[in-house]
Amino acid sequence: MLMEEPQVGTRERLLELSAQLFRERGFHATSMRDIARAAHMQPASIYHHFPGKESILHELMRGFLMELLHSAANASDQAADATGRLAAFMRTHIRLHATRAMVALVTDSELRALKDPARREVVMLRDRYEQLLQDILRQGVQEGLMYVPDVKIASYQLLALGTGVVFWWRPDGRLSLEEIVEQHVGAAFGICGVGRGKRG
Amino acid sequence: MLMEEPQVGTRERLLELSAQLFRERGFHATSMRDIARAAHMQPASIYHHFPGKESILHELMRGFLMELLHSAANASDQAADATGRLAAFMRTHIRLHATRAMVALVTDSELRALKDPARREVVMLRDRYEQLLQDILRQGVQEGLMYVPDVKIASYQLLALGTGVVFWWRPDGRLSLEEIVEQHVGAAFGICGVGRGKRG
DNA sequence: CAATTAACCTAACGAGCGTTCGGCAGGGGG
DNA sequence: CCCCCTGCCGAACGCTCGTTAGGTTAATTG
Repeated sequence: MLMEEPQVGTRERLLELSAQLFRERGFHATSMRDIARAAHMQPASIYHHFPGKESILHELMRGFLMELLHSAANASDQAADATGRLAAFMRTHIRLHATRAMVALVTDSELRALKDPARREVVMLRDRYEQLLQDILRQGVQEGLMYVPDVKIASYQLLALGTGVVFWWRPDGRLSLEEIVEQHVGAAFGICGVGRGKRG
Repeated sequence: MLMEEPQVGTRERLLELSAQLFRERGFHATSMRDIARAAHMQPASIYHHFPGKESILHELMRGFLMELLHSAANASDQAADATGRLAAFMRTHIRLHATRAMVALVTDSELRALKDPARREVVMLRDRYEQLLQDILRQGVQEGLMYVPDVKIASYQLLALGTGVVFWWRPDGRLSLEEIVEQHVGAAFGICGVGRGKRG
């Protein structure tokens, strides 16, 4: 026991490299040999850190969703009203989806590849996240600050909006991340009819 | 020559079944044997209709994108102003994405699986489609009917909004397709600031 | 009726897959 | 000093993959 921690754990490096490869080629098109080659080891060595290929995907998804849940809960707790909470939610959602684009895209697009004990857990986490957003919307409607025909559908629209960023955002793009974040907050307000009054 | 057409061509049936399987499991997780089993034939027989697995995906994507382009061009030509064209664009986009959900999801999520002669063609078709939407937005901004900070980003937002429908829509769901379509037209107007005046 | 062709079959190929087995280096603890 | 545990390795397992070769059938054509 009581070893000093390595600078960056092999396990974490494997997770990061896997996310990169899963994003580029997709889960099923990425082989353990691909991951091993990227990490400069033999395929067999990976099994010292993970019980199998699917568990790498599982870990990636669970980690990202927990991070999302944590950030969203924190951010929207500090806001005064529902529009502030919505803005905070969208801001952390998009920031995390942009800065951790590899894992984000994998989490959003490779659910199919997970089999049922792991899959169920990930779906549950995602549902909790959606619930968080729907609570904000319900509060906003009740307070008369937002106008949405249907809370569930509006939440899908907002998540699609924020998640879509991972497909095209590049750190060296034309606009800064914060500009994009604010444009998406604006779009989210537009969808929810913020500042429109009770009748559209 | 001059054979009577079969009721439904084997080729078309293969395309439809492949789309279904690609959607459920993903392209790389679907084998030729899976497709053959679904079509009640032997794997080798598929090669009488397609030169390979990838060409099935290519055909699916090209077909759907051409349908999308055709519908969008037709629909928005019949509208009077930019807001009408935007509404028409979103309506056909969402209707096609809902009624042809299998192919739509595959088209939107399996681009990675295509190699470069085919991939380039599909990307070109998709770019033409995006261009169509961006033209509408530019026109709307010029006419003072819409307010968007950035046309390109707004188009990404609108496409993410409309494409997201395939992930959750079910024909026997709580709301009818037309209700959902109209809620998305509303959301699109919200994003573009329709009916807001030049200053938000 | 002979020739051709479309549509499908059985069988198999080589390659690559996820995974497992047994072993080897090396450093800290008893 | 020896043991054991961690981290890694080389080699191989059984399996499935996309694809191909070659043959059979039934319908169409000249």
